[in-house]
Parts: sequence; structure tokens; C-alpha cells
Amino acid sequence: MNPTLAEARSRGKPSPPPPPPKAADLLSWYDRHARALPWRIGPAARRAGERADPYRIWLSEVMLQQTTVKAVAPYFLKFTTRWPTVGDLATAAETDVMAAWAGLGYYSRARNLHACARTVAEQHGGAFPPNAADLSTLPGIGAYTSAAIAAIAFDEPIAVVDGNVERVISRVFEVGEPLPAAKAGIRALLQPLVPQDRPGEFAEATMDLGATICTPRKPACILCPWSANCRAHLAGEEEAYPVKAAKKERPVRRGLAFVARRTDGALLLRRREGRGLLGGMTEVPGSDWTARSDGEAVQPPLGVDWQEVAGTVEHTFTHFHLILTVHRAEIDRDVPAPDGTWWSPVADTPDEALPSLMKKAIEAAYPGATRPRPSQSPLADRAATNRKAK
DNA sequence: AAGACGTGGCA
DNA sequence: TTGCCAAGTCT
Repeated sequence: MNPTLAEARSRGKPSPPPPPPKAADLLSWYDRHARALPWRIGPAARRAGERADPYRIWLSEVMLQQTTVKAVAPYFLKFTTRWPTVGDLATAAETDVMAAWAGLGYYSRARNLHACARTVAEQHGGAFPPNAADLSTLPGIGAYTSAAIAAIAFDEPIAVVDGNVERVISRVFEVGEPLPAAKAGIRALLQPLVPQDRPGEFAEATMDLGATICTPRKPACILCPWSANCRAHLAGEEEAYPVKAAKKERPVRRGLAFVARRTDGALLLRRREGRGLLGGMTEVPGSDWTARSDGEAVQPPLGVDWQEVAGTVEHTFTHFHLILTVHRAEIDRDVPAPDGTWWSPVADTPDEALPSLMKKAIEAAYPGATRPRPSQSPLADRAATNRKAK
């Protein structure tokens, strides 16, 4: 709390609201402090007239939905190396896309990514539509992502509102309405600030500001180009914003997982159905996950001697916490895979679309069974080895 | 409109 | 350790 302001308030003299922030102040900060990210072209390149590649902007924005920059970076490099253009991605097999996405989470994004690539390739001649309204009709592209692509790749002067920007704007204007209801109002407050000349960099700048300066806790207001225009800062109440609706508690569900390993190391796997939780991803056989431990009703996939693994595997999803009891069995070479399942050779494990939860379950049964194959990077392998030994 | 939908990092 | 959360979208 700023002591001077606290005194002013205690004397009952509310300070007049500061002037609204200026895009120019933020952009000059951005010129000096823009983050260098794999999908960006820097301020210097933009000044030289370079344009961001819509494919790379789209891919990065979809990956970044509810996901950190740190988690996204290696996936972005993997995807752009393997599929350099939207046309390449459109012709990829969906199972390959799902497998490449495995570990990033929110797997409907991967399904929609592939569907979107095919739509762009087949119905738009391989070029993304250059405006937010048309972009938002494509699968997996909503209000935020359409605006971000339009602003960053096509210079459309549109307000781009993500979680970072919600925080910045709610502090600057002391928005008292809780999120997510406040979203429309926040967009309306931001739109007049968007400059006609550098809308893409303004979008990147507001997100950078939220990510590096106007952070959820302990914001670095001393470094902020908008601090003199920020009502929450002038009131010493930065962390009171954004106001958020109360969240519900997470229920617990339980289930059983069966990890069958053949004597040659192959694992028994199957595909999850549909569009729901982990939809279309690969899993080990198991029970449903319910509030009660009704796993007893489920038949193991093979009539063999199953051994319960000590301890449990726990995994927290967005809306529930899962406790999995894992069973394992060693299976002879000549046992065929039951209907709807297949034996996955050890060497193929990295190519399977295994979500993190399934890797945890397999690791609990047979440590090392999902270890990635040796790569060209001895450093990475050594780091992984050290982590395991710990 | 509110709930479904993953994961790993960090205080 | 436990909770919170990070560049949302879909239904």
C-alpha cells in the first residue's frame, strides 16, 4: 500500500481517476522488453516490413490456450518441424497428430487443430481467412484466438483479450464485476486503446505486460509503463483484481487400470472413444472412473494372474481428482490381443497417443516402460536419467 | 449458462 | 504439501 495514498484516503479525499493509458507508452516499453518467442517475429523485423506467418501464429495460439509458454515451446518446434505448413498438417493422419500432441492436454484442441487445417486447405485454398469474423467460424478458434490471429498476422485493429489482458485491464480500470461475466466489459474498455498502426504488437505487448509485470501475485508496478494510469495501483489494491467467481471443490473418483506387459516388453493398449475426457487418446484397459470404487465389477482384459501394484496413481483433472489402483501382469509372447486392443512394441511407445495419466499408470506398474527412445541429445537423456535416479 | 475439458510448475 | 493457475473453446 502506497502510504501517501493511504493517508489521502484516510482523510476522506478520494483521488481523481487517472487518465486512461496510452498505447504509445506500452509500445515503447514493448520495443525494449518484448519477449523473444519461437512463433514471433521481433519488433525490428516488423519495422522492416516482415509479416508473421498465420500458420505459426494459429498453431501457437491454439497450443497456448490454458497452457504455459514453457510447456508449449517444445511442442511448437516439434509440430513446425514435422508439418511446416497448414497443408502439411492437413494431410497428416489424425492419429499422428494426436500422438504428437500427447502430454499437452485438452485433447479436443488436437482434434480441432487437425479439422481446422483440413478446412483451411480444402475450403480456403490453403490460406487462413484474414479477419477475426471468418477465423472464428473455424474449429477450435474462438473469440480470443480469432482476434489474436487477426491482429498479429493480419494487422486487424481488434481487442485481444486473454487471461493476462483481463488482469491488466481489470486493474487499470478497477473492474469490480467478477470474471468471467466481466469479459465483455473488459473488451469494451480495451478496444478504444487499440492503435490503428500496430495492433498486433499491441496485442503481444498487453499479454507480455500481464505475463511479466502485471502478474497475479506481487506485480512489478515499479516497472510498469501504465502504473500512472492504473486505478488499482494508485489505490494500492493491485492484488484485489481481477475479481473472480468462487470455484467449486473437486470431487474424487476412483478406478482400476490393468497394465499387461508381454515378455518382449510390448504393452496392451486400446483407444478411448469419442470426444469426452481424453477422447481419442490411447489408454491401458481399465474400469470406469466413479465416485465409488466399483472397479470390482470390471473384468481384467486377460484371464491371467494379476498383481496389484503397491500404492496408487493420483492425477488431478480440471473438474475431479482421480485415484487409480494399478494391476500388472506378465503375458506370454503368443497371447493374442483381445478385440479392440493391440500389443504395442516397446520401441513404439513414444509414438502412441498416451496422455500423461496413462504414462503414470504404466510407470507405476513397470518403471521405465514409457521412457523415450534415445535421442540425438545426450544432454537431455542424461537429465532424464538423473531425474529418475533421484 | 455453467460445466466439461489436462497438465506441470510454482509459492 | 496443496492449491492455484496458464495466451480458451465447446456445448
